[in-house]
Amino acid sequence: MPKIGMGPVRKRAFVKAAISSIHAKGFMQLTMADVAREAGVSTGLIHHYLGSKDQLLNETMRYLLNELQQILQAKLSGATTPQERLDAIIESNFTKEQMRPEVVSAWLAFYVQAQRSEPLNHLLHIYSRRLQSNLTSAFKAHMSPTKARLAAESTAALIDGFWLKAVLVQGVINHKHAVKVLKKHVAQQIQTAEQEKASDGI
Amino acid sequence: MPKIGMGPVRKRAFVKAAISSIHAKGFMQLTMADVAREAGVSTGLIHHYLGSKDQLLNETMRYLLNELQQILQAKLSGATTPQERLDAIIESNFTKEQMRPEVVSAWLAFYVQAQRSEPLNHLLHIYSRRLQSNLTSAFKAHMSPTKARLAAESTAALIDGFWLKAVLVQGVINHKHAVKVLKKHVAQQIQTAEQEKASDGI
Amino acid sequence: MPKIGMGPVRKRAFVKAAISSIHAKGFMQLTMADVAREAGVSTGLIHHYLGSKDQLLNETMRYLLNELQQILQAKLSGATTPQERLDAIIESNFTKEQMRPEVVSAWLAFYVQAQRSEPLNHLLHIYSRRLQSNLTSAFKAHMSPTKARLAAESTAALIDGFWLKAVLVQGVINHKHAVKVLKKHVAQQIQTAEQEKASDGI
Amino acid sequence: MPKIGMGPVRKRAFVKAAISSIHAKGFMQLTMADVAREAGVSTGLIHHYLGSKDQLLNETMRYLLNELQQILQAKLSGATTPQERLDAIIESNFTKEQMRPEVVSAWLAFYVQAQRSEPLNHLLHIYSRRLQSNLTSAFKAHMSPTKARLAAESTAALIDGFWLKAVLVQGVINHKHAVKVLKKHVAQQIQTAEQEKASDGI
DNA sequence: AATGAATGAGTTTTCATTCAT
DNA sequence: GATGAATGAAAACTCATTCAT
Repeated sequence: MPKIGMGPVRKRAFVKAAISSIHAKGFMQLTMADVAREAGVSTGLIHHYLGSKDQLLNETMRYLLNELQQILQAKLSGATTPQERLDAIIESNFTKEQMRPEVVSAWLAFYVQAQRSEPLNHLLHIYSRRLQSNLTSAFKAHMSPTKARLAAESTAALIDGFWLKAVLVQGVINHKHAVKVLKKHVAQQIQTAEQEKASDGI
Repeated sequence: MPKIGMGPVRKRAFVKAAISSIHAKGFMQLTMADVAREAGVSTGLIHHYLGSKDQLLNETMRYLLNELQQILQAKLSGATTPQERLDAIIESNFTKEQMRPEVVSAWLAFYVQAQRSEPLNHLLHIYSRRLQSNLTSAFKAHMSPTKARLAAESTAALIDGFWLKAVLVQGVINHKHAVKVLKKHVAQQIQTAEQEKASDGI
Repeated sequence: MPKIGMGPVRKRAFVKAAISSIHAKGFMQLTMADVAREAGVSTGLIHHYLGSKDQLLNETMRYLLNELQQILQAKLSGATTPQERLDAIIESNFTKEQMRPEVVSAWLAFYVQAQRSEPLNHLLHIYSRRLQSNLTSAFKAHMSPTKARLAAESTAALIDGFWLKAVLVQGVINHKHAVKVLKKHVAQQIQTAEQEKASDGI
Repeated sequence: MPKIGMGPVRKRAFVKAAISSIHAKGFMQLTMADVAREAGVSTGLIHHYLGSKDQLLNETMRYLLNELQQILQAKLSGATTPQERLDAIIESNFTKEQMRPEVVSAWLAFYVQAQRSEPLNHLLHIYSRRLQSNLTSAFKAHMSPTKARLAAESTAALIDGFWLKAVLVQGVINHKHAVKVLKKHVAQQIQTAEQEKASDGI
């Protein structure tokens, strides 16, 4: 009997090899041979399991989104107050894993690729909307729905902005600093909202 | 070998064709033949003027950065107060020209490519540092240098974040809204700083 | 290495799967994986029994020729007069089995392949000579050896020609019609020969 | 200025190289590299002009059918009586060019391939119907439409049958002999029909 | 200057065959 | 005997780049 259920194990390995290779060689320069070498298998095997380069890339993005989602869920499950939920969301976007240069490179590559692939684009939209809705619902504990939406929007943009800077400076960025600034931004949003509420109340 | 004579006009045309083609076909899928077709010339001619695909891509990024720089200079030249300077910086990042889907696609492509190309990376760094320094110096009129640096940092990140969202939703974004939120963020930074100053002063 | 034991049953199944697959996917596009899938076994097993793709194809042709031969023998065994022998030969080439689209496709494929394979080519020659000799000996009852050879030749060509038309129109052909026309041709050959014999005799 | 209108010239050359290569290596074993080598160009060039292997094969068949058609037209243009027309049709199928082993191999290959390609299949049908209709109309000068149709059918089948034998024995066949037998068949059809007409008339 | 024909290296993909289990 | 995972050689196809005209 041959080894059973190799499919998922292999796929996972190839996706990880793809992420490493994207970072090592660049997305545009990436070849199936690179991924195969990184995974320590023949080129044929990747096609055997994934079918094509496009498929491999799709799986890789799916993996990245999924991983981020799981980190978020793990952090959220331990949060009870809205404030803790906001912190959890911020932190999950700047974990050590998410800030690994390889992962950052891969994410950026997929932003590019998603523009040309309906399924990838769809996934990114879902993720984006989910982030926005998570943030908004947490902010609502401290301000009106309208303001909460705006606060969520700027917070999401800040997350993306810091992350994009991480791409630019390639790994030199300080996760701790990014998280600190973001938490301060959140606090400021809440504080400002409550000041306005107070002055309205007068 | 190329690059002399009445080249500039041609070069400019090829760069614009490259930007269009990047948007139309995607950066990874871009071929010299695409650019040539878009520009209405033969493939040989682009090589004649630009030398290689890499050179074309370099010129294209240089063009994008230059254009952004010129918009900024134009806006800054009319600004006198620090507040006006901050507004000018924000507005220059969200002009109609900068938000064109083609331009947005091209910028993103270059973020990716810059990771593998020392010259491109260098250009991006210069731009990034210049933005940071422009913002910081304007904020310094309202707060301590340390706080100004932080305010500049978050403002720059917000700019990038909103811009990245524009990539995701491809042109559907509302420049006016982005500008409004950003200006509000700036105002908030200043206001918070002055409140703290006031309370410190007591 | 393969080929011993209870293999024959398996071999037969693989050959039939090959015939089906040739028709379904085309000879050029045929892969071992196709045949394995059609036979409901693993790719390895076919190699185990047949050794190689070439071997499988050889066996398949051998099977086709053998089947045709058996049909002919069965029909001939019931024939006593030369006329009946001629009818038997004709009919055996247009049985329902022989006219099945799968079988027709496979035969044509082997005509092509035989050109490049000495053993296959040899088999086809043997079949061809046997057909010619069967026809000639039957015709000899009605005409001179020389004329019998010519009559046999044109009859054999007609058989092949009708069969080739069956390839072209893929199964839409009317076996009954082909048989009728062929029998009429045979009758015409005999009649013409006897007329000439009669007028010679005068 | 570059050489103009190379397209058609090249295409033609590649088609001829394909025919040679099919004969030399076999249809199934044929690679683009073979054709390129035979044509004395790089593999890329064939793709440049033909797009794909399938396209090359399509063009090749189109070429074969076209060539046969032109031979037929040339022969028919010199024929005035029905008898001459019948001779012309027969001869055009057994010219030296048509009986070249390369051409015969290619024709057979296309019979196979046509089964899987709608456009090729369509072309073969057209050719087949045209042959049938040419024969029928010539026979009509000597017999009833119904009988003419049957005579045409058997004549067409004989043509194909002799041609198929040429495949089998690879070039050893005697065109002259085939033509003689076919002409005799035609004469016999006419003669038989007129005998029957005569005996009906009594 | 300008063309586009031609090249050839490089990439994806396919598939017969082998082999550990 | 049987599987299907794995290989690797070979094939199709792509494309930046060169070059004769």
